[in-house]
Amino acid sequence: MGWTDERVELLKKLWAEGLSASQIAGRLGGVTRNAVIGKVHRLGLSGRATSSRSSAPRPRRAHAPRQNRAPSLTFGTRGNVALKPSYEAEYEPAPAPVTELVIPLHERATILTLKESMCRWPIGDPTEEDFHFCGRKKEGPVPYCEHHARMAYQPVQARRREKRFASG
DNA sequence: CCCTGATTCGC
DNA sequence: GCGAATCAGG
Repeated sequence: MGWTDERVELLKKLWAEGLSASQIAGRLGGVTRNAVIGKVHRLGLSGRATSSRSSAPRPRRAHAPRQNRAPSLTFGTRGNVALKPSYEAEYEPAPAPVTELVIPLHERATILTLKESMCRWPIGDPTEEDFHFCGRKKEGPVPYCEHHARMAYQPVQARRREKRFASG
């Protein structure tokens, strides 16, 4: 996948908006953050971040691979499966809260930018363009941030109250 | 450890 | 020109 005019324009735009190289790589797809950074430099767009990097003049190292790498990735884009909260026996589903949070544009996580450490609570309609994941930091085995974990794993007791009835 | 951009250099 | 590997820093 090469750098078409469209791709370069999108790169320029996103870079100007302040997105990180990895974020841009995720949006473009088919490229790594290294590729984005390399392109940015070739385009002469660099010089956005800290400039305190000239402290140590690189001793001219950093080599390139032989020809051995080439991961040769094969993407099988099949369905658009949004992760919905799953529940264990001790829990019952929360009333499917659509979303009460607005994630800043530059923090939104797509399927491409989602990391293992990021909250994968789906936000929006998967068929829509602006569909994204929460993306905030999560902890432990729970796939959500603290906030969304509370929504996903609502204690049974808390929900049972409404089902109670007088029968004896 | 997570991330960021910067740089070199085989291809 | 491209970008993985590597480096240097937060």
